[in-house]
Amino acid sequence: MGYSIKTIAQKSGLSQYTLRYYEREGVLPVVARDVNGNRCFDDEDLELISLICCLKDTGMAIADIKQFIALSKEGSDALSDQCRLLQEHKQHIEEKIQFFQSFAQKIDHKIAYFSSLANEAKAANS
Amino acid sequence: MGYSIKTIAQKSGLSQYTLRYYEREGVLPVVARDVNGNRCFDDEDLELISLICCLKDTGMAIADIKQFIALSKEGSDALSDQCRLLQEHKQHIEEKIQFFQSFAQKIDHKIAYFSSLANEAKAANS
DNA sequence: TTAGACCTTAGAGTTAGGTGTAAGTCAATA
DNA sequence: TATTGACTTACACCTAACTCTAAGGTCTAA
Repeated sequence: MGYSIKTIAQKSGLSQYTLRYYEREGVLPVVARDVNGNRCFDDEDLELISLICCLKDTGMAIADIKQFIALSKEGSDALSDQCRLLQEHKQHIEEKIQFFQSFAQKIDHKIAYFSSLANEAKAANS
Repeated sequence: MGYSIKTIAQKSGLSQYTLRYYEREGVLPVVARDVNGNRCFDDEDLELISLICCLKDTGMAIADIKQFIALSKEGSDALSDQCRLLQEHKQHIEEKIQFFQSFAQKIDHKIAYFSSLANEAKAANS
């Protein structure tokens, strides 16, 4: 009979607050309700939430995710737009990976430099 | 005779507001002043700012950068601590790279899936 | 039949990280 | 000498992304 918000919070790693906030903001499409008005998530929702987390954690702003999700409501006409957005975002991720790799190197150099200073200081003290 | 805040803003890509904010917050060590009380940056400052940007852009929080910078004031005793912090942060960066790579893949799968849906829709329309 | 666990909404509060404004100092220039 | 432009401080304001609170509804087990 679908998942409660508590279950989805556990499965997704998002808090219940965040899930409600996402629905309110249109980051999540409106979630189905049971007879008591309680949210009733299904596996498709869970899959979508996983994609949303993936986009968010790779640096996509909430507002942009919202736009992406809004396209889902327009059906198959919008599929190519959704593809384009994903492709653009993938480009960003790849740039970030490059960037992070070069920064990891830079930090490596710093570590080497700091180590040599630390060793000098040790030698001077002995 | 050193660089003005304007020059450093241009060279670093940070705004003057941000540079002042960083100094205020202790993210930057206190900057030297000229006879008029104006900030007077040198190449060492510029080098440090570049490291700070690198740490920030790879996801280190301002508060943690501040801690790292504070250790600089303790001289050579703190060098090994600074090394350790950098090493830990490099670890984080490498995890992030992994993470981003796996997410890029996931997004690739999504793109393939959305493309196939888009093609189906096109075929159905023709 | 009441206690406890779960859910709901509306709306306020928080945090990080800036960004902008106001009022003033100083030095060079028309 | 008056104005222009760059700088200063103190402090207020802003945005994104949550996070919490209050007040209440519903279900289940003792």
